[in-house]
Amino acid sequence: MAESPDIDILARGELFRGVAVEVLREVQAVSFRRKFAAGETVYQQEDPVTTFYIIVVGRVRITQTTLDGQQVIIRYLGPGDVVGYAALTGAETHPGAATAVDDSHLLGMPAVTLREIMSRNARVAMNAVALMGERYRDLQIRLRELATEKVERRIAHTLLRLAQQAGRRTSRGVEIAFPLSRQDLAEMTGTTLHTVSRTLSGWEGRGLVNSGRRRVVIARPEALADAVEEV
Amino acid sequence: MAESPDIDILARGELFRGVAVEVLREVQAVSFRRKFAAGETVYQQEDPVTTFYIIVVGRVRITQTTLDGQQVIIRYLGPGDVVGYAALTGAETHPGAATAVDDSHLLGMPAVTLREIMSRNARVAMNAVALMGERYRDLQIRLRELATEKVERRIAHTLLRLAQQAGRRTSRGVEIAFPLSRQDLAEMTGTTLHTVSRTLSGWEGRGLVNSGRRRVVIARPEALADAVEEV
DNA sequence: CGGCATCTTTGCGACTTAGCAAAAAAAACG
DNA sequence: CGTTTTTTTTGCTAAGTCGCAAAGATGCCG
Repeated sequence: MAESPDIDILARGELFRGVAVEVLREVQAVSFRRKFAAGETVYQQEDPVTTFYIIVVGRVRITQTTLDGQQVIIRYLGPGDVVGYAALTGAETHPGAATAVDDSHLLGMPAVTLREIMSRNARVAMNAVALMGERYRDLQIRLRELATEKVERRIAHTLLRLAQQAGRRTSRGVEIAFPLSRQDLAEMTGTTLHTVSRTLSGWEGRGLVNSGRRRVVIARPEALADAVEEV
Repeated sequence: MAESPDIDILARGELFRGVAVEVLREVQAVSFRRKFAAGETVYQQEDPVTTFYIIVVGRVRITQTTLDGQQVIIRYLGPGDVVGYAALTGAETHPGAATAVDDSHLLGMPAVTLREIMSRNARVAMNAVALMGERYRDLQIRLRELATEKVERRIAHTLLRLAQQAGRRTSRGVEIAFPLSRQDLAEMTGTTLHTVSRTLSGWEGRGLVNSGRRRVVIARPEALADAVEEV
C-alpha cells in the first residue's frame, strides 16, 4: 500500500479514493511539495487557475472579499482536503482566496494536468463530482443557518462544526486546532467581532467555553448545543 | 442535429454538452417525460435519490426546511437545468425539496443509470463537475451577500439575478417570468415577507419596480442597481 | 356573481445587533 | 524588560428588522 508518503496521501484523499495505483503514480510524478508559512497566501481571489493543491499538513482558509473590503470566510480546509476546486471544474479564475492559517505543506500539481487525468479516469471525475456535492451541501446548510438563525445560534453551530472537523480533545474540552480570532468567527457567521466577543463571554461565564486570544476550547459541546437549542 | 426533441434538449443542457450522439441516444432510451402541475412536488427533502430530471419546460424551486418549519429557497431552476444534483454526486438522499412553480415538463431517468453512464463517459462526468462548480460559486456569492449586505440590497440583488435568469422583457420593464410572492422573496433573502413588502413599496413609489400579487416587474434594472449601490 | 382563501400592505412597539469609542489584556519585538 | 502592535472586552446609543395585528387587495371557485 505505502509506496511513498505522497501516494499514500493521495490515496486517502477524497479525490483519488479507489483510483488505480498506476494513476496515482502518474499524479505523483507531476506533483510537487510546497510549504506555506502561517499567514501566507496560496492564491488570491480572481487569480488565474494554474495549480491545484492537496493539503498534506496544516490548515487553509478560503475567503471571499467584496469590493468594499468586507470579508467572508467560506471554509477551513485540513489535511487531505482539496484546495482550489476551480481546477476541477475548469473555471478560469479562483472565486475565492486561500491563505494558510498554520504552517502548512501542500502537494501541488498543474491544473491542466489534473483535468487531463480526470478526463481519462472517470473514477477521478466521479470523485470530483462527489466532492463538489459535499461542499455544495455544506454551503446550503450554512446558507440556511445564516438566513434563519439568530447570531448566538449561528456562532454555536459554527464552533461545533469546526470542533468536528478540526477539534482536538484536551483535558479542558475540545479545542479548535488552529488560531481562530473573534474576527474570524464573525466573518464565518455574518456578524461583528464585538457580538462574537460578547457571546463568547456569556458562554465563558456559564462554563460552556474557554477561550483566549485566537483560541477557542469548547468545554462541554453537548451543553453548548443544548444551550442554543432551547428557544 | 435535431434527431428528436428530447435529444435536442439533452444536447443543449449543461450536462450533456459536447457528448457523442450515441450516448445521447442511450440516455434518451432510458428517459421518460413527466408532467408536474404548478405547486406539485418533484421530490421531498430526505427522499431517497431514485430519479434524476432535466427541465424541458417550466420552473422548479429548490428549498430547504429546518426542523422547526422555517424554509429557505436555495434556487430556482428553468429549462435545461438539472433537478436533483444528488443523483450526480451519488448521495443517498435529497438535501432539499423540489417543487414545480409553474406547470412543467421534466425529462426523468433512473439515477443509477445516469451514474453508470457518467462512469463510462468522462465527458459527462466532467460536465457534471463543471455544473456543480457553477452552483457552488453561486452559493458562495449568496452566502457573502447574506453575511455582509443589508436587507434592501439583498432583495435588489436577488431580483436582479432572477431577472437575469428568468426575465422576460415587456413594455413595462423586465418581468420575473414565474409567480413570486413576497414570502418567496423573503425566503430567498433571509428576511420576512413584511420587510420585503415594505421594501418593494418603497421602490414602487420611486418607479423602480412594478409589482403585484405574486408578480414582480423591474421597471428600470440599472436604476434599481444604482439605488442600492450608493451607500 | 358572491364568498372565500390567499396574498399584500401598513402601523406600532420591542428587541437584536451594529457601530462607535476607549480601555484592558496578550503577545511580539527590539 | 519596556514598548508597540494586535486582539479582546465592554459600555452606550442608534438603527434596522422583526413580530404581531388588522385591514385591504386580488383572484379563484363553486
